[in-house]
Amino acid sequence: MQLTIATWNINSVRLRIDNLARLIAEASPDVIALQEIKCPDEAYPRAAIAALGYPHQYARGMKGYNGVAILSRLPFTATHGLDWCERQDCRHAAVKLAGGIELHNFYVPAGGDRPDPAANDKFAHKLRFLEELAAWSKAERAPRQRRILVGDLNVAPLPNDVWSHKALLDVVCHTPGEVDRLNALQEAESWVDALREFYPPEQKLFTWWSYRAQDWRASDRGRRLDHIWVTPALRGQLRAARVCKDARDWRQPSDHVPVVVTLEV
DNA sequence: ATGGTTGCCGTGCAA
Repeated sequence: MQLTIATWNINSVRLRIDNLARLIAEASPDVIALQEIKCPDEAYPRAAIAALGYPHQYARGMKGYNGVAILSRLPFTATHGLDWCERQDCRHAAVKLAGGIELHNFYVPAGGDRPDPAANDKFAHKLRFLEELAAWSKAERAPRQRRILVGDLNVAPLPNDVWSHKALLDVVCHTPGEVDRLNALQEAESWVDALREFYPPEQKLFTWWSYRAQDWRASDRGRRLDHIWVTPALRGQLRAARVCKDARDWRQPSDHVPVVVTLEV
């Protein structure tokens, strides 16, 4: 069977429930991983999402910030959420899908403005978060394991994952320190970057455009911050991948757009 | 070099 998975930093699930409906209409994902839902569990719109065809939901939210959720048309058999950097800030949710495929949804800290861990606690937190992810992945590694890691990783690792490699070398999300740590995470479990299996690294590819641009499409100063990775056991099962760029022009858009892959499982 | 916008919450903070 085909399994389509979407990941999206929705930047408030309550505000953008209609945009979620539109993603569902246009991409028909079986499973949707959301980041920055920005609501506590008691305010999470469970019934509205069930009505969109996703009765199986696992959400970890908090007031105002962060928060992740996994929505599914198909049942999942287990759920868990881990804490990182000794904080309870709702940046991870995991489920086990049919066939034993594990799906992990992450929201990596953005890291603030200054890329200096000594002067910026938020950047130090981001670096440490990425280090903990690498250690976790290395410990979890197992041969032939079928796992999927998605989310807003808040790092654009390749030169063509940003509008200007040179201009962003000292900008948070593309600094060598962040890229090195993301690469260490990727190597920990030999994760395959599913999007780059379909869009060659020579090609610019972005999933986020700042709200601050006057005309985001014209200036096109984007970054690829949202990722879908699969373990080597699933590489041969990848069938399609795409970035829903048009979502950036939907009414009251998120600054991130959905990323979607289809696997044969 | 600077400022630009958005969401949540409450008139600041994080992104």
